[in-house]
Amino acid sequence: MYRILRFMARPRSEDKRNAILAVAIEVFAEQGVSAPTAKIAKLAGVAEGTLFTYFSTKDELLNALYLELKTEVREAVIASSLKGKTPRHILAHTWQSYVNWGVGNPKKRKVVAQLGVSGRITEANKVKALEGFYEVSDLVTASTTNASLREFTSGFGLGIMGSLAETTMDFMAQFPEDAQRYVDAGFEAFWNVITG
Amino acid sequence: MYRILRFMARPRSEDKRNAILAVAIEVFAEQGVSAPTAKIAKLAGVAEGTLFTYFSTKDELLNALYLELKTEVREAVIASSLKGKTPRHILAHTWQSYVNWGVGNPKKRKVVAQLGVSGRITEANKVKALEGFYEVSDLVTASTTNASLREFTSGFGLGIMGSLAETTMDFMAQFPEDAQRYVDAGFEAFWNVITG
Amino acid sequence: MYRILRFMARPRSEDKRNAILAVAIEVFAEQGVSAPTAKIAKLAGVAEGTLFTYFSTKDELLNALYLELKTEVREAVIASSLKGKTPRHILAHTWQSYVNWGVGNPKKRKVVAQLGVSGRITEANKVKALEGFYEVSDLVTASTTNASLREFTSGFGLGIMGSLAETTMDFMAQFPEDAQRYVDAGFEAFWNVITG
Amino acid sequence: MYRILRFMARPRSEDKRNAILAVAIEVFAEQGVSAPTAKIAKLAGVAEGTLFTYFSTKDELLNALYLELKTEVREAVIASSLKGKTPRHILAHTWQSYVNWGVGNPKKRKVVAQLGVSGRITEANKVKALEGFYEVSDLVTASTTNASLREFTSGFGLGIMGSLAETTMDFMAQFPEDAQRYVDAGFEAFWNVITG
DNA sequence: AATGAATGAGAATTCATTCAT
DNA sequence: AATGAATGAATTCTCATTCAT
Repeated sequence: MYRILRFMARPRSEDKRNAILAVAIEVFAEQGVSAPTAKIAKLAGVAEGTLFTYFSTKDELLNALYLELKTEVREAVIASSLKGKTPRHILAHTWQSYVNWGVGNPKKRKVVAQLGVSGRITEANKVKALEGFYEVSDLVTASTTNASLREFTSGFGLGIMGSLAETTMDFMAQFPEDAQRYVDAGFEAFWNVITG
Repeated sequence: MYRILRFMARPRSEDKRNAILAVAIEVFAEQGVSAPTAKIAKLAGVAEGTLFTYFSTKDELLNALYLELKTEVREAVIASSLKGKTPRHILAHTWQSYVNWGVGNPKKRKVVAQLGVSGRITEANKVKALEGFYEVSDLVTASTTNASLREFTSGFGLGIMGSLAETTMDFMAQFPEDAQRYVDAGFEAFWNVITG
Repeated sequence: MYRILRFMARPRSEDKRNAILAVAIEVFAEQGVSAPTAKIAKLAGVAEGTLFTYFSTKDELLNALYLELKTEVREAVIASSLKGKTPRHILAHTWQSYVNWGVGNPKKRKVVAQLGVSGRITEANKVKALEGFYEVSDLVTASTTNASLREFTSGFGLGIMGSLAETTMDFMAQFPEDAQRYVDAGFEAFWNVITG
Repeated sequence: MYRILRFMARPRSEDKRNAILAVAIEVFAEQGVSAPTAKIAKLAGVAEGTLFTYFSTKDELLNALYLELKTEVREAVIASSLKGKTPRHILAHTWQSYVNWGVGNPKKRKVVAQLGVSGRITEANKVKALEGFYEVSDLVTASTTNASLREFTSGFGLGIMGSLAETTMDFMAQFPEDAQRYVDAGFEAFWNVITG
């Protein structure tokens, strides 16, 4: 093992990879995904070429960033164990976590949205990102008592939850003083949809 | 009048302007708003430079297209006079018109969405576009019986309507055989939100 | 017709195209075909982008240059009508013209050779270039009395002629004071090959 | 001797050097001499940087490869002792060996040719490479009975031999079924040149 | 000596916009 | 107004070479 280590060049730095991703969020939030890789590299403190040792193309960077952010959302949302609570309780908590993440990370939220419509995220990655939310989806399905909604594919309920949450966040950002009231009203709206 | 025309420079052709806008929709739908103006000009049958006599910059084209499309939506939605009908009836009709327009014009829908997040539409234009939907907004406000929702700015209800409609259209496009059922279920969901 | 001309932008300039090709010869002769297009554009007195309105890719420039030079050789070699002369006389004249062109245009000769082995000239263009020399090929075939050689594809004789001429030119360039003696000795050598 | 080894830095490995050269032939044959050193290193099983401990620059690798290949040709050609044979016999054998090597090692042949016109081989190395063929050159000179040719520098005969052999190999590669007939016809052509 | 990450000067395009015709 | 050639800054990616490990 000594011999193995002896000839190892410096390893790829997780720090640099993270710095690039972090800077990419800032830059894309400001300029859109068409922002130049050179700018990202520079602000991340690495050479232009170095960016490409971590992400071999710009599209790869975009896709990695997308997954990273979707994973972060997932973790923010799924994190806490709520065993024993009612479905409504759990969903309310999920909702709260989600919009909290969104209003607390406006740049990240903006960038995920931009990436999603950029046409540069692979279908495989979009599916992969969705997979992280199966638990939430199941919970929505289980909580849906509305007869009409129950007939549809389970994705519909999750889609509705997502779009209502986005709208909620838009208004929270616009009227920060009423943020918590929007959170609650938004969740009630969603709950009315699936149980009304 | 004859004299006036004689000494006027060749007037700009409304046809060319429209051709450019129409082609822009096709091209942006396929390649995103970063598609080159040269391609649009070519497919519209005008010279590269001519495009810039109708829209002095690309951003101006983008903004004009945004307004054009928002106006088209508005007209599709507001069009028919429904005097004497109940608010629910009118809103249901508005909903139906809106999603019909969306699934019937997928490219236009895609392009409006892209323009909306492109960061190249002026705030003024976004506001202007929203103004076209005051009537709908008022109707939503008037129909909102949900106590919690009534406390918020009227835009919230309209926003919820819009985002639910978008989600509905996404699923209609994905499962065309169930399209009408999604329309109805979507509207019920929305109605539940504002009245539930 | 007046109306047609009225709106024509400035036409592509044959001069610019030629300037680019002429400069390309200089630059490629000095630095090889890997020389940057930017350098060619600059020395040709046009913007970097302009080069690409005349040749849409570097490979297209390379191929156009190859054909241009092969055509020039062909014209130098075929030019004069020698009706009524003996085949040997005509071939001797062709030989003389060819090596004259080569030693008189060392850069062009160098560049054709580089292009030929660059791997960037299409097979179609190589064939096209060869077609210009059918007359010479026929003459070689007609003059070949050597029984063994007569059995082969006619291209062999032309190939031998070409390679002997190249060798001749190399030595002419190296020993300019003996140039004409090399020309004559080279042709005798070739004549011996096909008639010996 | 034990002590010597103990304090010597790890000696360069002849194996690695050879692996690099062998891979370089494959890669240059396929992609030209502009192929990246990184690719060569990878396929040779060494690190990118290691290549530069064996060849301090890419040009040095190119030059070393050129000499290596020229030496290999020389050995293929000079190898067998043919004491007591006639000059024609020996030259015929040399010719045969040369074209055999060429058609048997098409990639090496291609690479030598590319290196020769790359502009990256030093004049000194070109001369050095030629020196290996003095014996052949002398033999050609000795066999040249053609009065006109005898007046020239001895290199001319060797040059002619080389270029005729190249042309012969081109046609052998193109028409493999007639390979041996091309060999013989090619040699007769050459013999006619120097004795005709 | 061996490794491969890091570097940054290119390289070939691309494209919104200008301008001569 | 109409045309499309001309412009050149900007962009993504490459690669020989260096250097920390």
